[in-house]
Amino acid sequence: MDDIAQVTAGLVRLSFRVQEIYARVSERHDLTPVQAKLLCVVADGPRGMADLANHFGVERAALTGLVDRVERRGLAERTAVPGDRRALHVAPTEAGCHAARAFKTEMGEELGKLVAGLSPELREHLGQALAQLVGPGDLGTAMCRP
Amino acid sequence: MDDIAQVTAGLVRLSFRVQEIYARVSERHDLTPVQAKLLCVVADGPRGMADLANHFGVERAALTGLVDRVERRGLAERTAVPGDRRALHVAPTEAGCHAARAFKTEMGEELGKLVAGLSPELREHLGQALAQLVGPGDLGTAMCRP
DNA sequence: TATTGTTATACTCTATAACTATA
DNA sequence: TATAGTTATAGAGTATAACAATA
Repeated sequence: MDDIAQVTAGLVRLSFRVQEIYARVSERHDLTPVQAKLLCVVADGPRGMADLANHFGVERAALTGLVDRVERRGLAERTAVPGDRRALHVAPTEAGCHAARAFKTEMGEELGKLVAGLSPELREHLGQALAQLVGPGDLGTAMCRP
Repeated sequence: MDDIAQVTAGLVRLSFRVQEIYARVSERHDLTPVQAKLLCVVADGPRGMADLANHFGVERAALTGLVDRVERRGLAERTAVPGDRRALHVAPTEAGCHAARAFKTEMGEELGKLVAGLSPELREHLGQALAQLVGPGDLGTAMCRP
């Protein structure tokens, strides 16, 4: 097996592993992965429905249901937008902010554990490779990308 | 932002990116991501329902529905197991084998493109880091892990 | 009694199409 | 007319619980 084949296989494995962690941490906070992503986004500032749908790459109708469910669970709420009576903003409640914060913290811890076994040099190299592959950015924003 | 935070953020980004590719390639072959995973597994040899459910980490009842759908689409079929009249094996049809092969090939190509921009040294380092993080293994088996 | 697989039911997530209200 | 959001409907994927047949 050549060099590239080995790397690509590792990428797929790693991706599944990270998604497993994401799902497990979400569940531990009584959230679905999608709800966790949504809360992480709106915790950084209220957003409109169309804006959010675009951000997540889903239809507006799908977002209506998503927001319905987090709202029913008391984690977010729709608020009016001054100056445009059609529009709504989605903002986290106090509980939603808390959940988003806890989720992000725990994701950082779990991923930290994952890379803790790497030598400092290898971790440094990994960081360089990742920066080239997917660009820079902090964990907070990474967590809520599509 | 420290070293580890940067790496963990990159891991999350990368994970989402790979999942996007997985979903896009699946769709291009008229499969859902889960169906693609299932076909990749059974293409390596027929497996029992309970075995598959365990492999994917889902309940047996969920697997019944999954297999119903791929069977309805003519991509796999349930076959009797000689020696145990309770058991069933899931085996790919000719069309299912073809879909699995095409899916794996295209995933390899897409992921190859993703890492093509890295310098040989960095790719080598990335390979080492991935091997330590998630172990070795070829793309075929990586593709159908949980 | 334990295991294999299914059925019934319910929930989340998603898409498409048709709709309302506002700009 | 175009945009923001919703409703209605359908389908995939999942879980739990109860069930059948076989070991």
